[in-house]
Amino acid sequence: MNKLCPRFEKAMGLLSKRWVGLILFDLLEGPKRFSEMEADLPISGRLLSDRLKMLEKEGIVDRNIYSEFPVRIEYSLSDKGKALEPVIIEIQNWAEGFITHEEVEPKS
Amino acid sequence: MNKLCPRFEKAMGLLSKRWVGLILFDLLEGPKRFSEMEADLPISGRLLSDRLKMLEKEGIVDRNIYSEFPVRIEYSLSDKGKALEPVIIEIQNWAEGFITHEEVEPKS
DNA sequence: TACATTAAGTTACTTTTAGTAATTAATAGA
DNA sequence: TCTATTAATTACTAAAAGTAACTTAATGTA
Repeated sequence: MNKLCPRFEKAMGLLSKRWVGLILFDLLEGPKRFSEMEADLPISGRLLSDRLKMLEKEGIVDRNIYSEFPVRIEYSLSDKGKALEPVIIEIQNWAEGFITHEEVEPKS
Repeated sequence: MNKLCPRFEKAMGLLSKRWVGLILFDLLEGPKRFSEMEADLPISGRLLSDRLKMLEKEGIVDRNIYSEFPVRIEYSLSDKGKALEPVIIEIQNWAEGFITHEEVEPKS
């Protein structure tokens, strides 16, 4: 086999971490606050905090503090993060074309 | 926020399962046997077995048995699986453009 | 000064998933 | 029947995720 490309492997390691895809999708709409994201996504504060910290360390997410009352902290995508939009779009395309209704609502 | 699309969420749930991306990448080269994939990828037999079973159930991977000696079992991508190629390609593009050498080889 | 309010986390704990190594199943040929 | 060759599975340990309660920091109000 062609040896696995280390950059690809690294990218996959990031993107296949649980919730990362949904966090990116949410932030592609624009900057968001912690509590907004917590409300948007089915993820707990604990893991959201972990993931944002990781994504910040990876240079994908920026963290901005506004010293208002109460303090406002906004998360947004860096250029590196915005560059992931085509990935998200292709996942959406695939989901629309190949994920059936039954797969999404197993009841009916 | 716009409510999270259930198909997208489902797709993300699949693709963000650990190793799934690398398995898809490997199978995009063509049909492979279990032991080949085990050698190609840094994944144990136990999890490879789990993932292939899951991907088969999801209709992404086909399993073909050839009754030779010794028995040969080949895994390949279904149409639904092949349709994920653009996703993998976009991840590769991003990785090439945004994952730096230092991120991949933290030593030097 | 003290106390309440608000957003943003963190801690302590339980459950689920991943990782590792040894074992088993199936099949065919000697 | 014994051995060789894949393709798994089992039993076990380690890591990650999930949940709920708690803490921090800043500032406004009595």
